[in-house]
Amino acid sequence: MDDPRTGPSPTLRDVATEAGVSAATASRALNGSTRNVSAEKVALVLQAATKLGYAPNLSAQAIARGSTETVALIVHDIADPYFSSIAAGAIDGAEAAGLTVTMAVTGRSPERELEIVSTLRGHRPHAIILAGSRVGDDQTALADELRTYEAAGGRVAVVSQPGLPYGTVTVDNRRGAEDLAAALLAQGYRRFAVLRGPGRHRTSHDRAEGFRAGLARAKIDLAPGMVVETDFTEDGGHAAMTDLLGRGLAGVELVFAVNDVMAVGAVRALRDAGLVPGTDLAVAGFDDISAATDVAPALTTVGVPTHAMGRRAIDLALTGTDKGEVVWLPTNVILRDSTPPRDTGPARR
Amino acid sequence: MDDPRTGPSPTLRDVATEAGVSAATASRALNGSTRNVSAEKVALVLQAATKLGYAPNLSAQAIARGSTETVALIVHDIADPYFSSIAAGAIDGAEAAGLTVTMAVTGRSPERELEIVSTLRGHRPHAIILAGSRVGDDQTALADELRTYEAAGGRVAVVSQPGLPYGTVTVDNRRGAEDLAAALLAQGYRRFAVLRGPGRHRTSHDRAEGFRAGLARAKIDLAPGMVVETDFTEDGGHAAMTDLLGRGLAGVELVFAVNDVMAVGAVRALRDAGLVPGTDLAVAGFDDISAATDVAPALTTVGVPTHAMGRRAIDLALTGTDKGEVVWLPTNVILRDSTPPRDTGPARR
DNA sequence: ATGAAAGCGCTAACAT
DNA sequence: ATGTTAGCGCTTTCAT
Repeated sequence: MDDPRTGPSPTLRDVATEAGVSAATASRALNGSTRNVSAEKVALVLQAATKLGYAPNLSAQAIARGSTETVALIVHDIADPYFSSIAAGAIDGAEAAGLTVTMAVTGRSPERELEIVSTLRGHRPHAIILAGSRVGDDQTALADELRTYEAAGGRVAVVSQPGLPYGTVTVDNRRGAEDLAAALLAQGYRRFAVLRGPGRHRTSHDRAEGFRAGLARAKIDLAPGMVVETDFTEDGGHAAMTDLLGRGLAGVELVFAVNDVMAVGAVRALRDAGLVPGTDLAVAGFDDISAATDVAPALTTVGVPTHAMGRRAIDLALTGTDKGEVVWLPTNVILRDSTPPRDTGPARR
Repeated sequence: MDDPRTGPSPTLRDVATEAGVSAATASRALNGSTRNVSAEKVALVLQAATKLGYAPNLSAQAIARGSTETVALIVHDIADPYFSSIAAGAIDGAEAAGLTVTMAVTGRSPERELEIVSTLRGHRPHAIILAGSRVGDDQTALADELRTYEAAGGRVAVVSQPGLPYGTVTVDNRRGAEDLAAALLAQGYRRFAVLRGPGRHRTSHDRAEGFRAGLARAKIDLAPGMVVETDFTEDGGHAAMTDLLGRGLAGVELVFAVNDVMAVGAVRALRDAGLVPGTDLAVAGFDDISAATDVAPALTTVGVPTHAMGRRAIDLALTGTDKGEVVWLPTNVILRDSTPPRDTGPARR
């Protein structure tokens, strides 16, 4: 009937009383400064703490110390594998630094994002990590909010969203697409089409242009009608591919979709049209989501180190010195069965 | 040179001073009790707050009020689509209730889980949500930790982990597999094999046994060698399927893998063996992960409402009265091309 | 080495 | 309607 593990959370004072010492000593025993407290009392305090099931009130610590042990992570959609992988990396990094992660999702709404930054700021986190690529609209309100956070000593890092004046971890989409183009040329492909996303989307733009640039090096260019703008989704890829097929391929051998989900949609469209993906028409994507290896044929794509991006963002925020530092993480071309080597006989010069 | 948005975070006192009122009035103006403060001063305070970029120190609020506005979410692996979807649901639910989510991942380590619960307890969250199915080992330490948390007024809810004495949201794996079996029987299938996970894993067990029970209703049983135990992963599915093929199918028409990733592995194994999945051998899975529709042929499976599970867990924790209440969310059988209807001629009785 | 006391930013009686 | 005052749980001088 005197179970210590009952009632409201035990406080430091409870522990101190239980151990027969002052709160100050208890605090010292539990924290770093074990130095100035006798081994005997340390043992007593520790024992009392476990007996009572004591867990320090982090809010109280935060306010007394003037700093917290948390980092805030903001993503657009945690169910999206791209973001969940970034989140996993960020959480790893945070835990390695002994920090707890608080998280919020924007649902891709800029207003919501702003609101969230404001709320999160109230937690006084060590750092705020913003993950997600903006659609390119006005961000002054967000920038303001972040500025006052930073002015108060907060650290900010951004993942894949160059444009904000903070440490940024990103991937060279342009270069990745260029590399992909080169690899595909080496496989023997010469005639291409591109499925890209809505005009304003920066990532889409960079990838499409990078691909074009890669081809240009081999003096190959994209026929005007062969760049189709569509939704950044699987259905978008399906629709665009269907459209392309309807208009006639005109000799196109390979379709590059600016992301894997669109590519998967394109593959489905091919199959729906009675064609064999890979054989009748090659397909390549970008991102290397896990579905890329699940589809048949497995999808040639460009790997993006999402986990590493999350982790680096934490590092950048925590240790970063250079405000506007941009870390470019390398992508890697992954050739799979959706773009088999093409026999270009000696006839082709 | 006197930019207010500079230096350390402005405090309530700063706002009060700026507005020419007392801290108490500022507090009242900013919070609910707008009633007892003149509209005039409210305006003044609000104005001062925005001018200074004030964001209340949530830690201080928490300690003064004796309660926080956060809920803690613990998942095994946020990069796993199953958990990220649950997390998305939980975050939705939390935000609807005006709560911030703190998150930590266990990496499937029971020790880590324990450690995390202990740390998180320090945040004094409204509720702790535990997501993930235990492998069935000793959980007394965890139970202890949770008990003291609950004794202090914390709420606990568990997702898909029946066995802990807290509100639990789960899915009837047994029933889902039974339904699947019935649906497949209706499609005309009669001879089955099962790919299941390691023995102790409860989910795996329930699904395998449910499937067996479903077949038993039609007086069909699983040949002894036709239940293969393997890893709960894609490679596990691949290996088990390959093994099965090596030993001879003995007329088996359909393979049920207890989760989709294993099923995807099985599909790959079939293709590697030169067989056509769906046509030469039907395959069904469980979970309805997004990859299920990406593979070819699209995978017949049992849908699990992960998002809803996360959301319900929050509701349960926040409003739940009944300690040990268990919410069973319905699964749904989804027939796709990997299990085409089978023509069982009239010859078959 | 240890305790007493002040203070972190805020809220909530308690006055007025 | 508003200001004063006393905490909330903890850390950290400052004494001893």
